[in-house]
Amino acid sequence: MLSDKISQIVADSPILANLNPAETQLFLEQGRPRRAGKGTFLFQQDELATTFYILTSGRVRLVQLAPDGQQVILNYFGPGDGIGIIVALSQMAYPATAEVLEDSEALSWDADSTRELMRQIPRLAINGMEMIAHRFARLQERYLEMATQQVEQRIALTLLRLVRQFGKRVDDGVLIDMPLTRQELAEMTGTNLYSVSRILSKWEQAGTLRSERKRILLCRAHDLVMLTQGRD
Amino acid sequence: MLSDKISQIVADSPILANLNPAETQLFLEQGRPRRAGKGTFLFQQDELATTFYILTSGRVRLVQLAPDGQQVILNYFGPGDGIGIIVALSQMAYPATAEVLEDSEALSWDADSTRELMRQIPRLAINGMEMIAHRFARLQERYLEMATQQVEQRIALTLLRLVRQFGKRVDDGVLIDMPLTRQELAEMTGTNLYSVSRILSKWEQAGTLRSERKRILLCRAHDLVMLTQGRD
DNA sequence: AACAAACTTTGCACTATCGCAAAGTACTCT
DNA sequence: AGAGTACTTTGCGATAGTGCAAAGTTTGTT
Repeated sequence: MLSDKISQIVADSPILANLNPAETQLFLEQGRPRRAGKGTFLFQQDELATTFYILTSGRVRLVQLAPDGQQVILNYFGPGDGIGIIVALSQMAYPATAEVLEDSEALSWDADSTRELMRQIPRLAINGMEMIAHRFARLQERYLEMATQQVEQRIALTLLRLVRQFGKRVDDGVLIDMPLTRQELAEMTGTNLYSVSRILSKWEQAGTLRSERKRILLCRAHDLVMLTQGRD
Repeated sequence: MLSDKISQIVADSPILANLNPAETQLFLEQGRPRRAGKGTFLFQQDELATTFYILTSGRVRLVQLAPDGQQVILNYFGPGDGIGIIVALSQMAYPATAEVLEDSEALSWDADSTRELMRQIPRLAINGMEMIAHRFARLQERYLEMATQQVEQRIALTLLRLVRQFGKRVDDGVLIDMPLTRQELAEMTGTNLYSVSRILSKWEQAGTLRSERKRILLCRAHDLVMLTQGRD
């Protein structure tokens, strides 16, 4: 039996939107709880995708490794987010690795039983498609960014996205409420830690943000918005 | 009534994999034929996505426009390919424009009736998810490329992909069987026509390929593979 | 045949970005 | 407290990629 709290987190996920209580119950029953310690992996790139997860506590990120050893951070996930949903139903390999950043808990579903659930609850398949479509559109947006924008703009756009996802209002601005190194920011924007450091320093000079070790506070997020929109 | 030829093209699409004949028939009946002349658009970026298409003849490409006017070419489609499938079922805007490159024909389905079809034929929803998952993984792969590879590698990888999709064996190599300008190749790789021209010239010098106006013939595709894998 | 339009090439100067090196700073562990 | 590790900053030289300009080439049109 799942705790009410966990059930609630999962039930709020868009995967269960518009399901009636019986259907929701049926789906939840199939989910198996799993704990994962910091530094472990929910799954690794190129493994056959058989399972997907909904995170109920903790933090996980999705990382893709290039053949030459460089890596790219695709996403950070928090409670309620689905991980691996897109590929777990498609008899393919995971295209990225899910790295556990702090001790976490998740519910997991395997592909076969989910496929069966979708046959019984068509709405579930439709919800799945909608979720995927949204993620697809967002990825395409970022692809466009990567292809057309310069490093400075890409960093600004990435910070603005992080603020939307992890932003926490504080006295003098919005804090990105998660540890985040220059190196990580570089891996999210397709650049290197030196360039990130230089650009953050510049913004700190200008009063746009304040940053300490692993911590970024946006004082004037609007500056970044201007930057991304061309002329100021 | 659809011609046998058109029915066949659509029936071979992965969206109809593993459907029984009655289900296939039901799906095909809902498709409406549409002709689209060269230079027109099946749909435009930011329009509400209500329709998806399966191309039955001709050629279409998907283009994304950045706010600053730059554009990125995401994909080229030929007969049998699905266009807009990903978003048409999700009450969202098309994230890109589908531009008709030569007089084309397609079948179209609207979102509402497709949703209903998926309720009746759960396999259809599952197939849809699988298709989307594959496209998602491929897009993610290209995102990684864009984030980590240099221009030369990106052009090589793009040519290799085009060969897989449109390659035609000829006497002295593999021809990319479609008109393709330096500008277009630049828009597919996130660079500009000058850099593309210089790199193609270099490869022509080296005997890797031969190119004329809008036409590229790979003589030694393996050279490009080596290039993408680091050391030669 | 002549002209226009579309596409391609290349020299050149310039800019953005990279990446090493080295020093500084902040945390962690015993 | 002290040592070690992880993270950050910045100068500097190197390099990749850009984009104008101008000329060349191919194609299509009248």
